Amino acid sequence: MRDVARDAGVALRTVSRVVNGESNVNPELARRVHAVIETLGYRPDERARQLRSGSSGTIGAAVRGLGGTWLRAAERAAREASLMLLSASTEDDETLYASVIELLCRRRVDGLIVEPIGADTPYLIAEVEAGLPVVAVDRQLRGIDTDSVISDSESGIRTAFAYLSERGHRRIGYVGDSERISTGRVRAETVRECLRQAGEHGVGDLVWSGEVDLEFVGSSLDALLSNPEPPSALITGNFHATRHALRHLGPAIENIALIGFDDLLNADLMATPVTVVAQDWEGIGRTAMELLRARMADGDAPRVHRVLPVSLIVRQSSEIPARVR
Amino acid sequence: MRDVARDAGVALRTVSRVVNGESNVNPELARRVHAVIETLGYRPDERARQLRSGSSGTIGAAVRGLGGTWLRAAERAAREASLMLLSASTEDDETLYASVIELLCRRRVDGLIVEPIGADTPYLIAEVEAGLPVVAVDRQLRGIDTDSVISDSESGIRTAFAYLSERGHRRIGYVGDSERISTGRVRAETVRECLRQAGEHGVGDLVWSGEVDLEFVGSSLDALLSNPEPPSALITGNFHATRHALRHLGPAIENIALIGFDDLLNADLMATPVTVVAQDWEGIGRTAMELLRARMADGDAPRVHRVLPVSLIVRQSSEIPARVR
DNA sequence: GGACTCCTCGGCAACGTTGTCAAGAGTCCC
DNA sequence: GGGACTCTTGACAACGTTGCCGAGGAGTCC
Repeated sequence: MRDVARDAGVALRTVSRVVNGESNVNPELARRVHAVIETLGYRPDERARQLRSGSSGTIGAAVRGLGGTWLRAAERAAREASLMLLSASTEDDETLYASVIELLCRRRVDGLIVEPIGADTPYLIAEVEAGLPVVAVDRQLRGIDTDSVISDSESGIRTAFAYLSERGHRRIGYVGDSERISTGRVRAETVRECLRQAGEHGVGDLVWSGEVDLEFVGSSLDALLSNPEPPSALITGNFHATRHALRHLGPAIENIALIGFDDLLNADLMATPVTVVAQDWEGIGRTAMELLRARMADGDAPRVHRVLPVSLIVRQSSEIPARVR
Repeated sequence: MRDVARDAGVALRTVSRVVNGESNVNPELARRVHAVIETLGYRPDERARQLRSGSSGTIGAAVRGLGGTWLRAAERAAREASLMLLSASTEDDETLYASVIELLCRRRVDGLIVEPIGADTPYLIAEVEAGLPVVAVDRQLRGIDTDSVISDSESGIRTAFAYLSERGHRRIGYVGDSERISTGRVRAETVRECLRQAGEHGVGDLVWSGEVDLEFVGSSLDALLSNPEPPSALITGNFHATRHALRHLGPAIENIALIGFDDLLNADLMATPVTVVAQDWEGIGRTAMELLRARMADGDAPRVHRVLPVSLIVRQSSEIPARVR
């Protein structure tokens, strides 16, 4: 910048003005400065600019895994607001989660979108209380009330349950996320409630929640199927559970109706196309940015908890009839 | 920081030393400073630190779409090297591509991983010549020779072709990416070469390359199948082409052997599990970071072009026998 | 012609750090 | 006892920008 100023025969401050396209600059001068910039290949240093002017024009995203479905939409929304999205993945690891958040704060992001994992985060809570705009996505943040965007798990589960009930299924099993996590809790609890409302007995034996991996899903399914009154239908609480269930069941999938929570990639091309409760990931990402910008604009506005509708995509796996016993 | 220094009764420089864990500080003093930091909730400003000390500890990634498969591995590798990965998606849009790269440069990333789209990028070329470490991923950068990591398209295609040939297929069709793109060019060209080597005629009618969307793939397939001597086997040049082919063919997939380039998510659960040439995305991401770090360490080292092996994952779609005509 | 306003431009300081250097205290050895 | 060395600490400047203010010139109005 100094070189540009020297070569163009103007003051630093003028170069700054030209670079930022401020209006009150002699066009002739501006032209000259631009020419020198071109020649010298000068590029403004974003860090210095931020340091001086206060805001960073960056928002941070602590996501569970890069390549998350809503991240793309959030990035697009950020771009439209001339913000840059700095994303870092927490890989569902508590230590990493904490360090990622601290790193983002050190970069003085103007706001944070967090996809919480189970852990408590005293540090983040302190930042929120100090005024950092934060939006939680997909799950609630533990220990503090922040703006949030989540899918309507309860109505999703109810819809799936009703769909199966209407087709004669009474014993409906569930395998899903640990109830340590807010969405896992809601989904499992809703299934229990539906079962109880339907007057079903042995509810505890039908609902399995825990760390969703192949082993857990497998053993849960085995337990379900060896039940004296085994379920004729199954709801899986997230897409991992759906995948694992499909894998574990194999051809036996023909004997049980299945509805998965969250859509699967290429679900339509599958051997048994899976009926799912689809979440509006695009909307979630967009809404997250929207809430964040609102919070950035007004830190004292009342907290907003946005619950986005989900939709049932009927394919084939839900069409297995209830066995008459 | 000033407040911390005041409250702890030390100089700014000492706070800095404590924060950075420099060794030659009186432990008693350090303890005091840490206590004040805790109380005041002080967090160092990364931007100022970078500004002062020169390097940014950040590497930029211009990816075609966020959620890319190699990005995760690259991020992990970056983290292990105490670097932060700042990724921005170009959405395959030339304007966006240019602006993303400029934005990353303005943030003074220490290096750049680029997943090139077709466009020329004079600006990026200038940066590279000025010494910015850059690694191209998945495709070569046009107009300049940079380090790169790509899959071994040629051997992947040859393997697929040989696999089909051995099973009696002679007329083998191909649908894939535009030959404007380096990988698209190599894949299409290799198929042509294989066909010619096999003494096949009408090669031009068997190989279709262009902008891969449902329409292009559909019309290419229609053309292939209405050929007087239609192919009994098909190779698709990327995963979009595979998806679209599956969708377009529907049940007709039973009449043609298929091998796709690049694996599909949930491919194993599909109606006709697809045989694919799988790319080592994890390795690509890791290697990209590795090359970048090497380049960052020594800007004058000779250019490295890493070609990673691919592997054939045989599932079912390739097992359709050649029709005897 | 003087007072006023408007516009353009430049100088200076500051953003929050760390590199550099030097001062002072303590230690060791001759 | 004194010189040389080490160790800890602090003062100052600098990184590359922009906010703020003021100087100077041109234009306008009475």
